[in-house]
Amino acid sequence: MTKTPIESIEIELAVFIRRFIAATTNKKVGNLDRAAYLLLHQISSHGSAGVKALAEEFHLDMSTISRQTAALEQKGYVFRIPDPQDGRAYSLQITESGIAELALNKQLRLAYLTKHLQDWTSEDQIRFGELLHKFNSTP
Amino acid sequence: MTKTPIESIEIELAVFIRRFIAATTNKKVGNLDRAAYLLLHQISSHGSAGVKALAEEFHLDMSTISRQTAALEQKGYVFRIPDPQDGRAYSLQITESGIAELALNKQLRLAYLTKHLQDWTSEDQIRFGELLHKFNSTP
DNA sequence: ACTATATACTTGCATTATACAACTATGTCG
DNA sequence: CGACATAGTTGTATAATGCAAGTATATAGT
Repeated sequence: MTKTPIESIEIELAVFIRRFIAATTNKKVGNLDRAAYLLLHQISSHGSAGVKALAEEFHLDMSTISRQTAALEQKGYVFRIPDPQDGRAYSLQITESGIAELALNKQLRLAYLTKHLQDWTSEDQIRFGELLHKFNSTP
Repeated sequence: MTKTPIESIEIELAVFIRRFIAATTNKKVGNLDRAAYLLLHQISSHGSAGVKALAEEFHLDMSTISRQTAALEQKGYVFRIPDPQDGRAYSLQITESGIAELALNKQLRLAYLTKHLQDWTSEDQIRFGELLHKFNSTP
C-alpha cells in the first residue's frame, strides 16, 4: 500500500507537532515561552493590535490571549494604548525591552534551527519555508 | 531587511505549531485525541512496542506514555503482552477495535487535510510531505 | 432618548497534557 | 549476595487552554 502525498503529510505533521511541542513546552528561551514569543513577534512585525485581533490570528480564545498579554505587560514587554474610538478596546505596543527580549529569543531559536538544518541544501530550506508559509496562509 | 530561509522557517513553524495545537487540542476526533492517535498509529505501523520505546520515539516522559497507553488499554484499543525475556516489560499490541478506530480517525483527518490542500499542486503536496519527513528524520 | 443587543475584554473554574520525583518490581554485574 | 540499573506506575505540581459569567462600552431599533 503506497501512501498518497496527503497521507504522508498527515502522519508527518502529527509526528512533527508532537516532537515540537515536547521540545518547546515549558522550556522558556530566556524569558519567553512559545506563546509569549509569538505574541511579541506578531505585535512587533504587524504593528500594534488588540486582544481580539490576536486571538483571531492565532485561532485561540480571547481569554487565553488576555492572560498572556497581561503577563507580557507585567514584564514590561508591551504597553496598552486605549483606542480613542472605542472605550472598550485598546491596542498593544511593544516596548524597547520587549524588542530586546524578542531579538534575544529569535537569536536562540535560529541557532537551534540552523544546527538542525545544517545538512539541508539551501534550496530545500527555501522550499520548506515557502511551503510552510503557504500552508499557514491557506484559510 | 530580507529574511534568510531559516528565519522564514523559524517564524512559519512557530505560527504553524500554534495553529495546529489550537485546532487539535481537546478536540477528539471520534474517540481519539492527538496523543492517542499517534500512539495507535505508531503501534499499528511499526509493530508492538513498550512504554519506553514509545516515550523515546515521541520524546516524551515515560509517565506520560504510561498513562496514555493505560487509557488506550482501558478503551480496548490495545492489549499488553508480557515480555518473556524481561518480567518488568510489556509490549503493546493493537486490537481489532483499535485498528478500526485508527482507520476512522485517519479518514477524518485526511478529509480535513485534503480540503485544506485542495488548491495545492500535487508537486507541492509531495514536496511538503518529503520535507516534513526529512525534518522529522533529522536527529 | 430608551431599551435591547452586541462587542471587547477580564476573571473564575474545570480540564488536560505534561514533567519530575518517589515508588515497585525485576534484571544484571561485581 | 549485594549494589546498582531499568521498565513501568503513580502522586503531585504546573501550565495552557476553553467555556461561562461578569463588566463596561457601543450600536441599532423603536
